[in-house]
Amino acid sequence: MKRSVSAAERRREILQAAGRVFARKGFERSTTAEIAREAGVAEGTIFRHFETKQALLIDLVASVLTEPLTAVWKRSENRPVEEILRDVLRNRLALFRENAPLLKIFFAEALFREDLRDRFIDEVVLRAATAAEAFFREEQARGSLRPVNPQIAVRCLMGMLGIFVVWSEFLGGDKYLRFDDEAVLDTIISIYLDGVRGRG
Amino acid sequence: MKRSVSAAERRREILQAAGRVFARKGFERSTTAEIAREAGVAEGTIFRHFETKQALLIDLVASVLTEPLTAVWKRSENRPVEEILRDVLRNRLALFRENAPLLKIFFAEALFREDLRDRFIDEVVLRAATAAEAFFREEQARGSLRPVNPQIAVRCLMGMLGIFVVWSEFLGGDKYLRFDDEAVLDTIISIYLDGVRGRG
Amino acid sequence: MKRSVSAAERRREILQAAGRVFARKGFERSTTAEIAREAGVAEGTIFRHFETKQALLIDLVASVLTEPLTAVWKRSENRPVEEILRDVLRNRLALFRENAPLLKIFFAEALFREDLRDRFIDEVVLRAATAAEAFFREEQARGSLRPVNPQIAVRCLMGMLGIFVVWSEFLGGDKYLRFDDEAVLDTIISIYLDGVRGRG
Amino acid sequence: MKRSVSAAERRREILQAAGRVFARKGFERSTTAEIAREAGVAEGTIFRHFETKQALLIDLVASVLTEPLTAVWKRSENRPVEEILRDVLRNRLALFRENAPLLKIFFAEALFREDLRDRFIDEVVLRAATAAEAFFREEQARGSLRPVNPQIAVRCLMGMLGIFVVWSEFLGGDKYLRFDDEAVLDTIISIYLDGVRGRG
DNA sequence: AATGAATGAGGCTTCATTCAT
DNA sequence: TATGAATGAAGCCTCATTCAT
Repeated sequence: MKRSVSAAERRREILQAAGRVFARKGFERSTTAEIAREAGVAEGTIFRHFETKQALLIDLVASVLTEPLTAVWKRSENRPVEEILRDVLRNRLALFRENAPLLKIFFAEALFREDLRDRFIDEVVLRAATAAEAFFREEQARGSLRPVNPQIAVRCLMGMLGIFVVWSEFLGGDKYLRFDDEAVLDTIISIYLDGVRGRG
Repeated sequence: MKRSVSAAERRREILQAAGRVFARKGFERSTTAEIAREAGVAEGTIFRHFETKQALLIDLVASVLTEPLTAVWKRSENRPVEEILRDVLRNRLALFRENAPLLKIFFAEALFREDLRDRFIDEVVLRAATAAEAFFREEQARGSLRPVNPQIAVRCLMGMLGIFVVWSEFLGGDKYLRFDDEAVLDTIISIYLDGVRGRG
Repeated sequence: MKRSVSAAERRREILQAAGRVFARKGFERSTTAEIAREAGVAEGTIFRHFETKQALLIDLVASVLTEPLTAVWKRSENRPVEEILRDVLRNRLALFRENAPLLKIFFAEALFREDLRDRFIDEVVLRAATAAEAFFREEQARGSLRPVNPQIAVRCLMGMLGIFVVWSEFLGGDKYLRFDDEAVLDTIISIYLDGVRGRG
Repeated sequence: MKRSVSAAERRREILQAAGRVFARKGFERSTTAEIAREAGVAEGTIFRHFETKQALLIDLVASVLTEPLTAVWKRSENRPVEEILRDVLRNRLALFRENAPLLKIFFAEALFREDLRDRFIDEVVLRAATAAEAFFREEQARGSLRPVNPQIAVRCLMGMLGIFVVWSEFLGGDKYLRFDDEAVLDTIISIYLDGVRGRG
């Protein structure tokens, strides 16, 4: 019998183990037996801390949502847009990478479950997009950004960053081609601000 | 008993039914009973046409791969880069939308299955990226595109387009916010070529 | 569609195919699909000629029973017991070998099915034993055989011969050790009549 | 829910139940549902103790093979061959009867499965025959047994004993004709050593 | 609170049999 | 009469959940 620790501690251990297993296999293919093994507890113990296997998923999803996914888009002290953008993107990228396993689980399940889909859109996508859009509009008013549709423009930026996260964190693409984060950030910012058009 | 049709016809019916169910529920949560119901055949009938439930998935994946996912990037008759880009993107977007249910299934399974992950990367991502990269390099040589890293730049463009497909086709985001395809294309092209920077 | 032949002919073909498959795999593990393939007909055709798969088994069993399993034990013209025995055994051995596949099926199923067990005992074992016992008693009366229990003595002889049939025909033992029929017959007769005791 | 006992205990219960069902119906016709019923456990419980239904069979077969099927053929203190033979046969007969249900299962499956056939021949037939042959040769050298082919002679003896085991244990023949074991042994020994030939 | 054996509903798959062609 | 696609009952096995210890 495993050494008694606080219930909250044990709960956290199980939840993290579930997260690791779900991230490896997906929710349906993960068995409570494997989660128990990964957590180093008996199968029954899981159910002392969580009502159902579903509850593990929901709790994991909730733990993504405690993260400050809303970036701090603010123009402090008249810094150039480029610097602000770089700070935010670097920060977002780090945050995504840290939470990649959980985000992957959330995203993967959101593809097929209405309830999670709604939460994902509301609490991940829209939350992040709305703050960015507000910033974008302000900057447009100020003339530092062109008057393109802010909702679309913000999503374009999210897509540019997102694809690299999906590639390396969700699809394990590093095995094929590994990108350097700083180079990626530089390029994204450069393209996003100035485009790829040459003088040709 | 359902009227006998050609084996190929029945096979196609079952495969399409499976595609619909998988797209709705994901592979694991779909039962062969439901696929049979959707196809209007007895459960056993599925197995006269497909060895296993897995085989349905693999066949569906294969049917994605018969699509010409590699875009035709070519500079015919000195058309401006903007027009070429618009043609390709419009064409890609249409293709993705048509094949969205299958792509979603493929992508969702690729998140957790090594074999499908490899195929997805090889046969969807890299196939599409490689052609675009070649075009990008040529245009750079010609001076019509700036000398940014082509692999990153191409992925940025894929991310910009991809996020809208994921939003509307994978996550059902239209319910929340519907984007007009042409507006999206215009904005993407405008940003990608010239950036969002104003004169502020 | 297979060339039309007489129904009786087609029936015979199917029955023989079933016999071959049953002998290879046993009744339960044989599928009507494989029998059809072996017979070169469509699966449905089997059921035009036989009500059920069981009927194939029953018919095969019946075909064993049309064989003259009862040996002709008769003392013609005062031939020595040794010669009679040799004739009968050689004849039995040949008969068993010819009908080995069917006997194997019959025997194997008799191990687990009451109905076939009864028929096997009645129509194979007892039929063969009874004739032999009668002969044995006659010879005992005549003094050419010792007064041992005829039922047991006859079964001893059956066991001696039977074990070699089981070895080579039922268990494929020839792969390990192949016995020459005439040597076996010589030895059986020699032992059965005179025993193995030396003068040591 | 059935009271929890040690895993080994429950395993044994299930294995024995499986043995009873297999002996009654044969392997293929036995269902895991019936085995569970016979063992008084839920069907799923079987699979906590055995990987597959096949594993039950293999384990049962293995349990036959732990038995000392090789008889101890030894000439202790110049006892007459007759006594040695009687000891061995009586002992073998008892052993076969005790293990008859398992032997029947093993034998029945060996008729149709190459893997079991090989094990049956190697580990039951040859193991028993080889020891007997060695003894036979020694006695021949000593002059107490005649110079007949020992491999054939030993199988003759096995057949004589075997047919009575098959009759009563495999085919339920006692219902028709019941033999007294001692009478059978006496007769077998008498015939095997001295033959049935009278002075007629 | 922890354990892990037991449960049984439900999934995938097989295959004898039916029946429209 | 022959075909072979379709059927669906039934079998094996999985696994989330329960509960006696």
